[in-house]
This record gives sequence, C-alpha cells and structure tokens, in this order.
Amino acid sequence: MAPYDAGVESTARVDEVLALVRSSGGRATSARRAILQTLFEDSHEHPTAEQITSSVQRDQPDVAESTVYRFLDELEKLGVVNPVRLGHGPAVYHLAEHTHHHHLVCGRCGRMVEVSDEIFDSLRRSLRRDHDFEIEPRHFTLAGHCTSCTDP
Amino acid sequence: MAPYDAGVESTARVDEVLALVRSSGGRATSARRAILQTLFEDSHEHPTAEQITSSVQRDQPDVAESTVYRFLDELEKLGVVNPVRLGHGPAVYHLAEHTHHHHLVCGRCGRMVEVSDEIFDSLRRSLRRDHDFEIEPRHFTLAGHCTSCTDP
DNA sequence: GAGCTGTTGCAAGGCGGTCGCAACACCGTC
DNA sequence: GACGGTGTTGCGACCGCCTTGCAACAGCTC
Repeated sequence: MAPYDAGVESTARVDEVLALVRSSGGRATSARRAILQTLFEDSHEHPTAEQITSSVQRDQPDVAESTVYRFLDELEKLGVVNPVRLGHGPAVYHLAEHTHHHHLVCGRCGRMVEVSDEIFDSLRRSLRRDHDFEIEPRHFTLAGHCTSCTDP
Repeated sequence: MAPYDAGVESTARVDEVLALVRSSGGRATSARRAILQTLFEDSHEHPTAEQITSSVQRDQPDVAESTVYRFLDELEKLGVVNPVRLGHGPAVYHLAEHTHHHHLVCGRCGRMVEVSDEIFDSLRRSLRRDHDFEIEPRHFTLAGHCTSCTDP
C-alpha cells in the first residue's frame, strides 16, 4: 500500500470537496474547511460527529456541534461521506473515497478489517441478476466476528 | 416455499423461546408471551419497538414500552432477535430464524428484498480464508438500490 | 402458600440529533 | 473595495429513541 501523506494530500482533497460544495450552490466557510480537514486526516478513524466536533474545536473553539451535523448531512447528499450506524452508539462517518473498500466489524473484539471491493464482485453480479438489486457502490459494512475470537 | 401457519405455528415458537428464557434464569410472564406472539406473527413486518408495543397493547393495554425494550434486549442476548438500524429512524427488530435469510434495502424507494443465505456462500468462504473473518451467521443487511430505481 | 428474586409500570432522565432564529460572512456584482 | 442578497452559523430549546431507578408486583421453587 502506498504511504499516505496526510498534510499536502488532504489539503488538496479539502479544496476539491469545497469546490464541489460551491458548485452545488454552497459556500466555502472556515468551519467547513476545518471539518473537511478533520475528515480527511482522521479518515481511518471513522469518527463520530462528536469526535469531529472536538477535533475541529481544537483549532476553532466556536464551531458548534449543530454546524458539524448540518455539514455532514450536506456531505452525505453530495456523496462525500456515508454515515454508518453500528450497535447502540452514535453514527460514525466514513469517507466515500474513490478507491472502493468496505469494512468488516468484529462484534466481539471491535476489530475493523478493510477489504477491497473485488471480493464482492461475484455477489454483486448474483444480486443484480437474480434480485434486480445494486449494492451501495461506495461503502458498506458487514457485521460478524473474527474467526479467532472464540469468546461468547 | 412451505405455507406459513401464523396461528398454531407461532404459539409453538413462543413456547419454545419462553423455555429458552426460563432456562437462562428468566421468567415467562404474560407481557413476554404477548411480545413474542407479536414478533412471530408480524415477523415479516420488521416492526419497531413502538409498533411492537402498540400491537401488544391491543391485548394488554398496561404493558409499558420500557418492558418491550427490556425484553427485546434480552432476546437479542439470547440470539432470538437482531435489531437493525437503517437510515435515521428507530431500530427495527428482525427474528433470527433458523432458516437463514438476509435483506437488501433500497435507499431510494425503501423496498426490502429478502435473499437466501446461499448467495453469500462464496463471499463467506473468501472472507474466512483471506481475512480470518466470519460473517454474522444469523442476519445482516446490505444497503444499495433497486436497479430500476433510477431516480437520483 | 411462603419467600426469594426476577419483572413491571411509571416517570424522569440521557443521549444523539434537529430546528428556529437573528446575527453573520461569503461571494457575485458593480 | 464596497454593497447586497442569500447561504451559514452559534445558540439554545427541543425532539425522538431509548435507558434507568424504584417500589410494587408476580413467577417459580420448595
């Protein structure tokens, strides 16, 4: 896997998404920039809205949680993020990146495994053929458990 | 597919689960019996806790919603039901039946398609082999959309 | 049926998320 | 670079879903 340069790379992506926001009639504000920065830098963390807020507030203490929620909704509509609701806690937000991948979450130890999209190819074909159904192309999450987690 | 006799069949299942409850140190109360009755009779409906409560209250008006929530938690621990949290609404409860099946939910029209477990066999094998991961054996849900839903 | 202990109804409360509003700030236009 | 229209923000109140504390109650064992 290629090394990931959080700094330069994520700034470019922030600008890219802000351009998308503006092209849809939205505005590029400093709060939004900070939210996107956090999303791209912590993208491997799958943060909750609350975690995104605290991270943003380290730089800009006055950004309200409602602003984060509102912008995340916007980003969801634009196809930039996907909220994922697992178990009983709050939703976590996941970047809908160009390079497709999906998650396996162990219900026992909480381990999260990323798998590439190709593994779903044959399943995707069967569902399309037999059930007229197209799996969410950007991201989805499967519950289960590690084979090695033999605890209850 | 065999025809489904809601009456006799579901009473037998209710007793079966109540026996399981009792074997784990719980008690078979009339509220619990009514909740299970609703679950088995409306199993194809994927009801929310609120819907289960109103259904139960038609027979027993004094059953409180908190009782339903508490028993549903219990049933989840016993592996009898699985809560599924989709979109922004409340969780729906799904019977973890012996005959495995899973759901495809269209994010556009809301259509829910049931598919049998076999279609996941090859995916399951790949994940087990390559990622040391066992998919939740009882139930899971995939987001996506109908091929025919070409709206946004 | 006595007694232990799990369960219940009730009401209050918690948490995650939403909304209304007035002040603000982005950005196209001049 | 100022202006003005309109999208955005912080704030606080609020909502829906769910959980919890507690005293009264009711299964179940003996």
